[in-house]
Amino acid sequence: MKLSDMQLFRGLEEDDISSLLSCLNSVKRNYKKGEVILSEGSIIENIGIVLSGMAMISCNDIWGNTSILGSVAPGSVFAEVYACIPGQPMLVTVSAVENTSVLFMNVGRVLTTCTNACPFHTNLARNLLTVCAHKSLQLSQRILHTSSKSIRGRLMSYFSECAKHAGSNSFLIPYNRQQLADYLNVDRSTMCNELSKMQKDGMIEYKRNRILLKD
Amino acid sequence: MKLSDMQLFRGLEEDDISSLLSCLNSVKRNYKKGEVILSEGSIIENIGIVLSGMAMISCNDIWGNTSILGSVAPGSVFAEVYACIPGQPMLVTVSAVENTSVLFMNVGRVLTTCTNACPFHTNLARNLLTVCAHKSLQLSQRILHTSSKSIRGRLMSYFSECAKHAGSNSFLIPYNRQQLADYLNVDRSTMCNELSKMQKDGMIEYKRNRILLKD
DNA sequence: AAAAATCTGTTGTTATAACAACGAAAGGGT
DNA sequence: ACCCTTTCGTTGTTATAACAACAGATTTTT
Repeated sequence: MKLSDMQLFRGLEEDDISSLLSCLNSVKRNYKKGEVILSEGSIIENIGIVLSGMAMISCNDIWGNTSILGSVAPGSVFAEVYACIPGQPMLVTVSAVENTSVLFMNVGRVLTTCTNACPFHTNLARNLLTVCAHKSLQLSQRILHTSSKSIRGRLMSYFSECAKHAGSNSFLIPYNRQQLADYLNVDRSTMCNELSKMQKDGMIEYKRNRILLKD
Repeated sequence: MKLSDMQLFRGLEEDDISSLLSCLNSVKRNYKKGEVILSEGSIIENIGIVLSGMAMISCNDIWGNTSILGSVAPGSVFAEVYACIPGQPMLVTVSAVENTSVLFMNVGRVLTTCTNACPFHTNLARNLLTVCAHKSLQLSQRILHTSSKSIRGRLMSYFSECAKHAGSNSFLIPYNRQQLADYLNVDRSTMCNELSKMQKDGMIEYKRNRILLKD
């Protein structure tokens, strides 16, 4: 994926981006499937950009239950909230769900009064705001999807969103069953059970990650 | 509350703020207790700032169940996410929980390339980013508080956060019972019941909105 | 291709949250 | 002080989600 296609770098030329990257001490790192990228409690200064692979944002309670807040696809940013609030320990853990490469960059000097070493800071700050707003929207959505008291309601809320996003009643979901359950905050086996009931009731059809929403 | 004390206007003098307000077509409006300020589905361009009173961000599902995402105290901002993503319909409703006065301002020109009519735009954009990051953090927190499967777990997660914030084991919560239940996504009566069990078990003591967390 | 590991769907049991209904307490207005 | 409204706590019943355990399917490894 080209950097200039990413939301964070919108309006910037490849050359501009290069100078930005060196200006913001960017470094690239690779993570194996399952590896932790940033862990809960740590204090960070860099934002992360997924270049390839897939990352997941989650948290664990004291009983070992996992909740997934969302996933980070290539081109998307994570940890921007913590990078924008210096000293705030992370509430969540970011980990690689498959082999993933990440670009880190220190956006600190974009936040404080700009000594304008680099003329693209303003542009980047504006993009960062957009990115942050989108992330907020995603969190709101995840809250909406878990606001129903029933598993069926949560699934339908999530699937409706997926269908809308895909522009079709048939779509692929980015989660396996356990992850979907952790995203919707329900028990996996109970959710599987509910899925098959919904199929019996003619609401949906599914096979693995492909879902068809019937009306 | 003075405008210059608000996070959004950090680093700006009263005079600067005045010129900003007129530059961004700000208007003040008053709302009675219970009145809707912004409703789900609407497309907006202005951010709102609560000057006095209290607002609440919530959503309703098709069965009439209410979920509360958070509250907005004086000096805090709302709808900034939607103002930053032009055309995005609101997923939530903002309403006044008591008589509330609100300042609206159009931050649109802060987002697009600045024709720099006003030199404080850059500063405002930076503050808006901080505000947006804090809002994101609040949403994450609300997700953490509802990640436990049990009501007791959710209450303890929320109360721990309150105690930490207050710097004391004794604190006031900004919600009544129904609102707290809607924030934690549980049934009110069941939650009341759980509260009294927790008191019996010696975990907490409470009277109305004052909670004492025992260890 | 076989073996191992992971993921998925199913069942039955148990725990617990939702729901409905009501009386008591607190707050607001006249 | 009184009434009226809202909020709060309690109880009992019912619905449903969690949990545990396992077999079949799928993918990965060797």
